[in-house]
Amino acid sequence: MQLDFLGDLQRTHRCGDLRASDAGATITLMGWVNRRRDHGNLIFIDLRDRSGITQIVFDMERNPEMHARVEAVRNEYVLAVTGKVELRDENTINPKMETGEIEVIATDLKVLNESKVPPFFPGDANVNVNEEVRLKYRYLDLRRPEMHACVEMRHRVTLAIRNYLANQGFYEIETPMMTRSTPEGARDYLVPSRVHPGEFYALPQSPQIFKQLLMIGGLDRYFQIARCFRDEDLRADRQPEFTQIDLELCFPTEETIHQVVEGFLDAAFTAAGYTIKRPFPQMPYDEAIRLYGIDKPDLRLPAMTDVKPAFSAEELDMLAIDASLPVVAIRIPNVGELSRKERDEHKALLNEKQAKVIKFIDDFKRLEKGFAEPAAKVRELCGAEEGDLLVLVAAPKDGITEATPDDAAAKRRRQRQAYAVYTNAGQFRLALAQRYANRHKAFEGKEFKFLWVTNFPSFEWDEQMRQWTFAHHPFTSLHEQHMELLHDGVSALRDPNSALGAIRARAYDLVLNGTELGSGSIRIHQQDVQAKIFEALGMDEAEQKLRFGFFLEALQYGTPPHGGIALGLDRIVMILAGASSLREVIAFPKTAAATDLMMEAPTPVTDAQLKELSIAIKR
RNA sequence: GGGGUCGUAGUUCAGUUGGUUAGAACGCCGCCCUGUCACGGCGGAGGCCGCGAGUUCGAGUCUCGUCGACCCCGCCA
Repeated sequence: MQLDFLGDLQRTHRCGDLRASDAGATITLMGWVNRRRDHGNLIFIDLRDRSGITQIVFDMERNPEMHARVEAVRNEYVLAVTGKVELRDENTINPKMETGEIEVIATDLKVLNESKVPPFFPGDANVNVNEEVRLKYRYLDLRRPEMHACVEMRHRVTLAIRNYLANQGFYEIETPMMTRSTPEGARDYLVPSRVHPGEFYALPQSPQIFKQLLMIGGLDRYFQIARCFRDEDLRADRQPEFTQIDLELCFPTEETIHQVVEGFLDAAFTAAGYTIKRPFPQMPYDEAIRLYGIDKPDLRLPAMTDVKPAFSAEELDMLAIDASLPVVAIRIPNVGELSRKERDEHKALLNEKQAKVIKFIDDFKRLEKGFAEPAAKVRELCGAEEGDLLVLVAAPKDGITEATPDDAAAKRRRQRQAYAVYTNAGQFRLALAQRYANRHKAFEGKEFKFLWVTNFPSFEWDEQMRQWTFAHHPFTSLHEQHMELLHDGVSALRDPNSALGAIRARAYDLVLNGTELGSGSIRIHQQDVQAKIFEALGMDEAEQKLRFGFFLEALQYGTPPHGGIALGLDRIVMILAGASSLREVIAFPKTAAATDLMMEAPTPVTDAQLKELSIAIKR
């Protein structure tokens, strides 16, 4: 169709602006045709922009020329409409629309652009379209008010954080996107260098080393809304590129950093329309494992309880439970009676590995028949109420766990076994919680349970490598009283029961409703300590120099004590939006296979490009 | 790397133990309609059943492979 030019025409209002008080005004709106209702000589157009929708009336009697022009207009055409705001008749007021008390009688119409019939209509109240289609036509998906709301909230949250941190004396500083691999442990995205054939930059997994260097540079307080890249397999809450609120400061204690984070989260949640309680509770890692079987406890449901004291040794023997390991009770409120069939399906919630490590008792009624007294004690210990689901989890007695010498190594081995019981029980707890979510309803609504998890282990056992590795990046401080364990432990790098497992770091995670929002630490600022850590990881001097020489050198020029944290912005916004996937809060997200369905990235490149980069593809 | 769910009209889905010409709703196109706002009425067009093999007289349906989307495990401090 013949299109009109915009010319000098300016809009006077947005489509969601007009109210009864504007009646009589002559206004100009611009936007998309959300929906068209053609009654023959009377045509209604709902015009939509970011702010909302206004009904435009084209009346054959009042303005035949306009009416004729609008007949060819279809959904998603782009219009500029000038007209008069009129109060609607009482019986035509639409209480469902913000602008439902008025309508605009068109006096001039410019068709600024037409539209192909889209694969789905952004104006449909419930767009129930396959995500594949939404991602391919992301620009149409983005026209939906729900998407606008997510994008807007993300903007407001980011802005609030920027303002808060700026007011706290933080500088926003950019760090390079093309850098060298930093030791986060994930796979790097690499960028080939044309001028250095065979060499590659890495995209940052985080700005970790740069922000520490900024502290050495005396910038005192740094933050960045930083894009990070990790080439690992994805999940609903993991994208290959994601955004962190990254910050670092000089001379902090853990408390300083917690306060800054709680402060900007308060600002962010307020900007999104929610209030949160401060200060956030704290829990040492070991306690989190014991009570929740996981390092990111979801506090919306009760903790687990160690109920071994409820049983005598004979009773545990009769139940075929290993008495040397914990017996934990999972309690999920308001689940009510379960059928035999429902209980039978609980087994399927465990994978093969878990089924080997733990056994569970989910028929509490039956337990009460055979073991009335202990069962009553269990109820008491858990604080269980009527209708609560109680499931006991323990290690099966396998006959192998006979009396072992009571030395330190044996003790640590038992600790490792207990850890396995706790963590598998914790996973079972989450699986049950998910399964009965519609009964306990604890996951509905906007309840925000924050938690600082502190004192993380410094080292973790790598089953594949059969040795201890650093649990965080290797710049994390240990607690000073654990430095000696480090000396002892280094010699036992390949012993799963080594003292290294007892060392705790000055590291903390922030958890919200069972989701890890981010983690940080007090860093090592002494060169000799840093070198010792590298050594503990099996790096000799030559390798240290090769990988971190520049950093070890920097540490020798008056490095201040410093520390920081990084929080996942996408995850924060996802939780605020009540979304179940990061893709909902990222304008142009990637699929689970790390592709962009709209841009169709990644793609092969031409042989000429490859040649220039000195790269040959193996086919 | 492994496991699961899914793939049929533009969209969302149905499609019986394998059996004639693959259906519905919404959308689209045409005609009619002056108070709709999920407008309404009448009529119409629209299909490589993801792709490729195989079994069979016959495959949307069964088998194998492959591609893609999503979820989970591993992985991601």
